[in-house]
Amino acid sequence: MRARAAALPPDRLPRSSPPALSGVKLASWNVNSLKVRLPRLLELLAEHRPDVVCLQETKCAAEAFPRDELAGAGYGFVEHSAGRWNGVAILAPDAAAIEDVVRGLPGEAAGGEARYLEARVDGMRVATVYVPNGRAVDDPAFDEKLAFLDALALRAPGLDVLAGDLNVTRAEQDVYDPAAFAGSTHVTAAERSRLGAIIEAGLDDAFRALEPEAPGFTWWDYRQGHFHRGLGLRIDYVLLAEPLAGRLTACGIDRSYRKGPKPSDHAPLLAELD
DNA sequence: ATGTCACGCATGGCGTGA
Repeated sequence: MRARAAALPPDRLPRSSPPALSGVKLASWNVNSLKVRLPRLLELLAEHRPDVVCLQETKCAAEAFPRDELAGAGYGFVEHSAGRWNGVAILAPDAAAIEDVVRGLPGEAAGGEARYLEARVDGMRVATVYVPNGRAVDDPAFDEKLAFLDALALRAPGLDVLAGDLNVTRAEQDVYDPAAFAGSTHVTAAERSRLGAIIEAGLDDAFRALEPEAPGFTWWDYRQGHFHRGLGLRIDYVLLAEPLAGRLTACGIDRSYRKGPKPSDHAPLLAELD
C-alpha cells in the first residue's frame, strides 16, 4: 500500500491525517414500537453507524426506554414520549453532543401527544416528527393534522434537519396507485400544499433531490402483502436546509428492514452529507 | 378482500389506532 502511494505524484499522495470535516450520516425511521423493533434497530445501528437517528412511533414510556441496550450499541438518546402512543427520539453516538433539547412543536394543539422533538447535534438543529395520521378527510383529526403541518411550516426556518413521518405524499409519483387513494388522507391538495410550504421555507426533500424518478416508497401496509407487491407510499422524509442540502451525497431507503423478522411497516431512510 | 400489527386491559379476546 505504501509503495503504491509513494509512486503517485506529490499532489496525489494520501493525506497523512484525516480531513478536518468528515461525512455525516443521518437516519430516520418510524419503528412502530421501539420495544418490538429493538433488535432491528440495533441491527441498523451496527450496519449503518448513523451519526444522527430520528425515530418515530416509539410507543414507549420514557422510563421504559432501552437505555442499556442503546448504550451497548454505542448510542445515547433524548426522547419525547407519551406512553403507548406516538413518541419520538433522537439518537447519537455521543449523548453529550445532544444539546438544547425542546420537546413539542410550538403552536401544536396537543403537545402531550409527543409527536415532535428538537435538539442540536454536532452543530445542526435537528427535529424528528410524527405528523398526525388524520384518519379520514371528514374526521376532526384531519383538521388537526393540517393545523400541525401549518405549525411545522412556521418552525421550519429555524431548522437544519427535519426528518420523520410526515404522513403526506408530496406528489402523485409518491403513491403506488393514486386511484386507490381517491378521497383518502395522505394525498389531498390541502396536505400537499402544507408540505410544499415546509419545503418552500427552505428545507430540501433530500431523496427527491437526488432521485427525480424513483418511487422512494417508505411505507407499505402490513396487509395483503403490499410490500412484496410494491404497493407503497413515500411519506417519510429527510428535509435539509442549506448549507447541509448542498453537502448531500446520497439518500436512500433500506428496504431490507421492511423484510425479515418483525419488520416495521416503514423502512428507514438514510442520507449522507460530505 | 377490514386479509396485519401493536397497544393495554374490561388480559387468553377485544376495542382502538394505524
